Amino acid sequence: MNNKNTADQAFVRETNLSFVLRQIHTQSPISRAQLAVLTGLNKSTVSSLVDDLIERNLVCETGMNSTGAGRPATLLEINCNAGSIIGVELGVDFVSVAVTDFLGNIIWRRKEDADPSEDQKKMINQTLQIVKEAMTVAKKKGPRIFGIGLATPGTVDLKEGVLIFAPNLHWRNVPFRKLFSEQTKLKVFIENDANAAAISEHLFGTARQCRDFLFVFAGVGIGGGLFLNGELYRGKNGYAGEIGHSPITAEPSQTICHCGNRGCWETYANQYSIIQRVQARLEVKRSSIVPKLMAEQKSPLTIPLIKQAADAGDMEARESFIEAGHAMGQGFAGLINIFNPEKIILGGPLSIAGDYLLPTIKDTIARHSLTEIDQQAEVLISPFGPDASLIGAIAIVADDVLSFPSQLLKK
Amino acid sequence: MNNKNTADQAFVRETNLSFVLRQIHTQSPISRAQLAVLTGLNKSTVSSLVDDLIERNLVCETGMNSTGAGRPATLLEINCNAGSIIGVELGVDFVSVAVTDFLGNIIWRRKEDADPSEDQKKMINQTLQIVKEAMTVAKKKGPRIFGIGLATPGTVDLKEGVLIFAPNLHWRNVPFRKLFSEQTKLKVFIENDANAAAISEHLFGTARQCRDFLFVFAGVGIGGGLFLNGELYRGKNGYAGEIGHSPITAEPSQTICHCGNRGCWETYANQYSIIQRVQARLEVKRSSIVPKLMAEQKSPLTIPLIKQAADAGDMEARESFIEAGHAMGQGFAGLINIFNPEKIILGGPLSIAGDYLLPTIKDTIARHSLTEIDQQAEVLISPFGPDASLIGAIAIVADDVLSFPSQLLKK
DNA sequence: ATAATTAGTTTTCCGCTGCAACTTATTAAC
DNA sequence: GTTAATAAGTTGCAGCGGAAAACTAATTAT
Repeated sequence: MNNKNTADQAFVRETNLSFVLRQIHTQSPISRAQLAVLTGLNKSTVSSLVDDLIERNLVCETGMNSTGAGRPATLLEINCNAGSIIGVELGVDFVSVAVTDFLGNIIWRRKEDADPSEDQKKMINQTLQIVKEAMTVAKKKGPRIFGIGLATPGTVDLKEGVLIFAPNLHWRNVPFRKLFSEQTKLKVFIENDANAAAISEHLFGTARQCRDFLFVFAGVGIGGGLFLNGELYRGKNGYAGEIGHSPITAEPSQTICHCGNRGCWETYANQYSIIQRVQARLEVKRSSIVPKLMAEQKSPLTIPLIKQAADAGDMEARESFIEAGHAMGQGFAGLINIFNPEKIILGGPLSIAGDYLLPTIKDTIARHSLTEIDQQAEVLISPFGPDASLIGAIAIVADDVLSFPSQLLKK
Repeated sequence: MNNKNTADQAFVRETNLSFVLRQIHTQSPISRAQLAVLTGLNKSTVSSLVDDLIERNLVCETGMNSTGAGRPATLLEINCNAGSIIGVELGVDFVSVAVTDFLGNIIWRRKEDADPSEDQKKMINQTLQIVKEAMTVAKKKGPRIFGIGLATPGTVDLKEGVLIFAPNLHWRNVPFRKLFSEQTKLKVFIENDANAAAISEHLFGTARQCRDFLFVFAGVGIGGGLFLNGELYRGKNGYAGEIGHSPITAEPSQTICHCGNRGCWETYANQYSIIQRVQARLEVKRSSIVPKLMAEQKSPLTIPLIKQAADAGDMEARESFIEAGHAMGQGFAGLINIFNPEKIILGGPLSIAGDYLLPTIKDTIARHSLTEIDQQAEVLISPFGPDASLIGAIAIVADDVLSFPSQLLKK
């Protein structure tokens, strides 16, 4: 029953290797001497660790840096060609797969429509097919593939690599690790979509040095990835982060949430609520270019389309976003009171409308935060937008390499 | 800039010493052999660690345990006389000081009325006076005093031992560590009252083996101590846990909270709101024994008095608690959605009415939790009741000893 | 009385980091 | 153009801590 709460020499080595590697990841380019100062480790220890990382092909020397007197420093960087990563995002109506290098730069990607409610086996086979294609691309790039990351809605068993329950997909107990590793012989990781997105921000995005931040995934629902005390918080059963079902008092609560309650923040600020807002406004038929755009593109009313209208100056579209932003701001204010986070990052399908949502969100937060204390949190739009979870799937694999570098063989 | 993210041999030793000590703390009595199995450490390593802990007087052998064949085991326990601890709780109108042994058993205590708004210096001197008295009591018990713990409302700088800001006391930047350690030459720790209470539950109370739980401190306001991933979460500036200002939709929001918003959970479920509920009921003058009790005891309307009435079967008192419990349950349901905790523990002045609040709280949670997922959390009343923060002050000192046992000298 | 079983200790070994002395590579000064 | 100063990085050694295996110790079963 040893849950690795104890330590030994191997643990010391792994801890220091990982820490040095992470420092190079965030601070590169950097010299051994700088690393010694930064980590507090002895120069000789840093040299030994760096040699190790170079032998494992994770780090490379990329030049010299002469600053004034003394021997010039050898600069170190992450070797972005250390290996490639395959990421898979499972959505309610699509599968997305990407191949990236070690730094998360996308080399290849594909997105296909899919219907999980139709036939689970079929969708899994469809996914496996794309993954195999991704593997051939990755192998062309280099011999080493670090693994496959899978981001999915719902709860997961990280250790066993099993999807426990995804209400949106109507799936239960899908042993993804078993299924995928049998077919690919690769290491397979699985994580909840919002959690994965949070890790992507920590590793590749806007929360690189950040110990305490929240990732808010806004789409069909509103879910959260909670990154606290420098690590992901999952709760007792992995259900933590259902932030969308906190009530807000913005508008009289007419809508009943699918959770059965009234007033849930999610019902005022999710994808569908914005579409409804626009529809309601169109019915009173004010001047709006939305119907024109719909006709031109033969498209139903979608968030991207509303965003397009807003970009063209359409006031109905803009005000719909502003209304949703108001609800979102109230939700964020509640989170700030509870978590006092350094940052809140908005991602997912809705984040493409960030420019219209953000000012209202910030404004509402300012009005609803506790006045006595100064606890402002930075509110940001995820640089990965709707791909936050896909990049997150990549990130969980990269994070494994950064956490356990000695699992890789020396050459 | 080494924030101790690296490891060395000394760290290994401290980690293992601490882990073994904590195991003995929670699992005692226990043998070296059992510890080896439990921790995954080698038998010889466990022996060496235990010898170390015995030399530091933290652990003692307390007997044998023969189970079937084989050499009987030597049982180990925490030495409760390892040293004593002084705890101080600062309240809005009182100071409470206690002396305990290493296991948190109270040896001596004193509570005095105090008025922080009147004169800060005076109240600090008053506190110091009681602390000095506590020290003489502690010294009589044994030579070693582990330190002084201070629990206070507001935010604190743990590292510097400074009270940053306590709105309720109207205090700012009080350097308690400096003030107290100069006078006592003891190690001084400071912590927010709700956080301290959470630690007390983890160490001495109902959350001993629990990685994820919330402590809800209900009194004048409603504050939370968030224990997540096995450690306290404080947020970016130490303001995390302001859970009382999440809105609920229970009743039409008439009251404006001191935070400036409407609908805050705290306004429906704090001490004052219950007193108001009873008052409102008395005005419609139903049959209630509350006025009689007030006259008999020459007491204003207080929570203990209302509790007394409820115990005597008074329906107005009971229903007031039930109404508040309903609001509290909605607040708890929101927390469960966000945190998926293993437990929620209710403490503070209001917890004396736990018997009346608990059934309604549980009922409301059941009705408001997400139905799709099974995420029930255990709801408990703190065994320390209104003393939760005082015991918390003790706990932060004990926790320091458990975390860094090698700071203590060998005899 | 002997074997079996379990608890705990002793001895040896390996690997880790820290430390100090060293080499290497540059700039600044005369 | 040589020497001193400075900073980067390496080498060798010491000390420490945990793992493993062989040991001793103390009991029960036969």
